[in-house]
Amino acid sequence: MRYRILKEGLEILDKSQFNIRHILECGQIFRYSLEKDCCKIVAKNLFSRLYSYDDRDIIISDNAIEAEKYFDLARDYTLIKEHLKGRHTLLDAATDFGYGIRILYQDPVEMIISFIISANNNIPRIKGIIERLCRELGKESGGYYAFPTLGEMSSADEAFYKSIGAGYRARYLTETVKRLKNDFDVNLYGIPSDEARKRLMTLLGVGGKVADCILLFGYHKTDVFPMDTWSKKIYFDFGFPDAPAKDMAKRLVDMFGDMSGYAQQYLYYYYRENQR
DNA sequence: GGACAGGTGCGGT
DNA sequence: ACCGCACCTGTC
Repeated sequence: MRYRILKEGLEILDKSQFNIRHILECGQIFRYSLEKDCCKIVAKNLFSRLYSYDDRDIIISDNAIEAEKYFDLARDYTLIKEHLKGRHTLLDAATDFGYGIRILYQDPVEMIISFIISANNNIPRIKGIIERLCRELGKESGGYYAFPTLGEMSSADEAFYKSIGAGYRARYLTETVKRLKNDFDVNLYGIPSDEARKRLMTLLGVGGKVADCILLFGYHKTDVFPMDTWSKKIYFDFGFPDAPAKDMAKRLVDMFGDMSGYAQQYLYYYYRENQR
């Protein structure tokens, strides 16, 4: 993909594989604001502002090199879309619709916490809970709050997580923060997805779907297909019979292999935006 | 007022 | 292993 590193950020010169609306609204991220002229994104301790023009996008960030990695700019998404083309009319429509999707390199701990909060929940509320979490525990970093560190999160008790609106997930959060701080190694980058999923699922509040989201968004493991309510509609529209979510995911991963995560993102975005 | 939200844990078979 | 159900909470 064509882009340039600038002093204060990045210049994206290929609108065909970078669309900030697609990237932000395909369900991978919660900490952003999307306005007409400017988008703001917070990732761990990286803050980016993004301006879209007819022929280019400009990313303003305090760390251009980190932003380059974060937005996965080195990857050619035209190859991914080509690879997924011609398999199913729904997927063809989905890749056309969400042509500018990119899967971000997000922080594993932030993903674990965020997706525990996401379970059986809706997006506006998830965003609110996470923002309050960051505001209360995260470091004020000049205009935004960083995602809290494990140390910061472990200083809070279950009552705190209830107070920010986490509901029954408060217990999951306190327990999981404890695990992450004490006996859980979050370095799963070199571990195969199956084994990594098993380990993640030993965390309280992490089931199959949440584990797959963590693997995809936190570790960029693309041989997973997170089965949420939309993905289940997708599965049925592919003509498959009802089955446990675990089996649905397996079937789709058998179908798409290493491209599963990408396929899921295009389809999820297409379905949700069109309320199919 | 019940169903629904980017499901999961838990107890009973 | 495989169901079935309860669950915080805001919104439609």
